[in-house]
Amino acid sequence: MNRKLATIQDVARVAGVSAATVSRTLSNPSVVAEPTRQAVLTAVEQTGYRVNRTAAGLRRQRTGTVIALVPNLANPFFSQIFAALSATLTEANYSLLVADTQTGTDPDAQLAQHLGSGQADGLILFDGSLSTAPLSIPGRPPVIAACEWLGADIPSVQVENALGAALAVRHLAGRGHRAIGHVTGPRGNVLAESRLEGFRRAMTDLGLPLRDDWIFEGDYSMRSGAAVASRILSMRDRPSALFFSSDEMAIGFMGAAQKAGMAIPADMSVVGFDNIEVCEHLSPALTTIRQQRRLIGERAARLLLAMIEDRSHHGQSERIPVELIERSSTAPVAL
Amino acid sequence: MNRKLATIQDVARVAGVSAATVSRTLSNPSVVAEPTRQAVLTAVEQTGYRVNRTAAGLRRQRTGTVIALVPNLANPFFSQIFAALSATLTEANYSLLVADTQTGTDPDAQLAQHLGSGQADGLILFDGSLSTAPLSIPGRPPVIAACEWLGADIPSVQVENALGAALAVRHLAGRGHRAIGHVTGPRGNVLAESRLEGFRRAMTDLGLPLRDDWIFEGDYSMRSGAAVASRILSMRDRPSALFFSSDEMAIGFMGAAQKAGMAIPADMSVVGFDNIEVCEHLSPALTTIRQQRRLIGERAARLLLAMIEDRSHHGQSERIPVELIERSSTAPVAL
DNA sequence: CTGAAAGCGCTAACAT
DNA sequence: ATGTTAGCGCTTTCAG
Repeated sequence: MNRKLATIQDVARVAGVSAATVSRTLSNPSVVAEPTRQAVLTAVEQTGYRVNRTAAGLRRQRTGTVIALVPNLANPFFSQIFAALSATLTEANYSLLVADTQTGTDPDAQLAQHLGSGQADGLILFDGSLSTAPLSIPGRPPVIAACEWLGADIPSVQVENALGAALAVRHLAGRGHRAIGHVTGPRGNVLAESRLEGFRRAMTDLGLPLRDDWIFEGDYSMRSGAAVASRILSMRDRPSALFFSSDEMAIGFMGAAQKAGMAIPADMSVVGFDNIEVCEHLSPALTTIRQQRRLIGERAARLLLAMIEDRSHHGQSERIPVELIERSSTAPVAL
Repeated sequence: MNRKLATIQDVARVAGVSAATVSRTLSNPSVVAEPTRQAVLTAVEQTGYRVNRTAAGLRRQRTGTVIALVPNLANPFFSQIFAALSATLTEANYSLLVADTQTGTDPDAQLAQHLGSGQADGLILFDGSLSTAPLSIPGRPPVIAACEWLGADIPSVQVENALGAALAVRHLAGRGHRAIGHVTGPRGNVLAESRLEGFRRAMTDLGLPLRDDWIFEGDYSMRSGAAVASRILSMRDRPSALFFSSDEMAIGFMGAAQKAGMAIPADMSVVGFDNIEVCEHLSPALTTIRQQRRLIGERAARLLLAMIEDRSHHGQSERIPVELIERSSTAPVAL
């Protein structure tokens, strides 16, 4: 094995052509004569040459890399999204760089850093709480949001969160529930706000009572769902059904509630949000709102790639549909 | 906002110094005079300049990037690992590129591509099934394994899988179980083999019967765990406890078994492996072997960074300890 | 169809 | 302490 990586010059020497011809053979084969092409390909094989992406990137002023900026890499919610992103990007010969806004210093500074360092050809933001500072800057890589986003100023791929909440409410109402509570995500989180808003609106539209003491704040974690269980258990006047802004919270609630002797769905109907894999394997299996995470990843990748291709900061925003998956954690209201 | 990204030349012009001085101010401030330093910093501020990593990388012959190559990005198992990797790498000013060996063409070709394209300063392999082709090539970036690895030829961070299996067996044996079954991961998977081997050895050491018909093959998924449930339910002569090679399979099993009327742990004690977050929120909460995924990520990052720093292909391999977390899915054997 | 030459933006010798 | 210079490896005009 060679000590050093072969350069395009090495290949050129071996093939008896110029570096330019090697480059052309590799990136635009149709313009080189067949015999030359063969000679080059042989030389490439022989030297084990691979294009140095850094050098090519510098010259071309593009990196072949896309950054996904998420609020918390440890959140398994992103696994499937990454898988779809990676698959779609790889297809187009792009690489996926991941970064966590919680890591390091100021999230906004980090964003600026990524935007300005020429490290990527485009950015996908999964963190709705990032600055509203100008993201669409001429000469900088294009940015899209793959989450609820306050300003409608950048292209985005968004899930129908409010609709999902409405589906949950209608499902419960359809089974006779009128006393429906809601467990939100962290205050200020755009996702949480959308779902809460959807919940409120659906309740109002159906003429159901909207009680503030039946709206609990969580933080999407299982632990916070479990915490809601103890609060609920200590209430005299409880709702007969709960809609959670995430499956994790619903799971935490069910675990704690069952441990305390509450029967689900007999004593309490429960609906989650996301349809994470474990939902269908729980006892009882969790009724939830499915959002297609793979689709989010794929669409986000395609949208961004199109923008990169067009050297544009504008693109066609999309909405990802949701649907209710009925399982055994919801039942008709007991009378 | 500027149309173009400011270059080091722009900053130099504004500050009235040379590009070299700007570079020094940013990477080695101690060698520039205070007034100059201030002038440069002001100019940087004013122009919004950020070092172009591609150009710097080309010159320095390092990219400031590390690749994590995993068998399946969609597997949430990697979430926490990525989080720890990212945190540790960010601290050292490195970025994390993720790639999926299942994506695209031949996994081995992909590996070769990443090794040869100068795209990263180092690689972390999470896929034990990759080629045994030479990975340690002078002049190429260093590679480490963060999984069970057949050849002992590259540095690695490995979990004490066999020991974990032994802990599970001893826990069950300690509660009187003699009829203990095991559900493996996919055949050929090094992780699965290690745990199976650990299980076998522990059973033998304790003088417990090792029955082939009590060893089931799964694929780590919840679904495959559920499939084992139906097989078990149809058996006349069942084990009284099952050790699963992953929490997912244990969860799938419990869901399906409970649905079919089997009581856990009364009719069957269950032990998983991993300690994924949901374990503690299940009904019953799952006894499992904890492996510290954050630690895997952190150690792997540190090991690789040290090797990059030293320009070495050798490093101190490490083993990540495991421990048993006792919850409610295991009980003394019924007589 | 192919080669020569310029230069992407930066850093690190080498001078001064 | 600072400036000058020479590339890192590649792609892409521009000539021929």
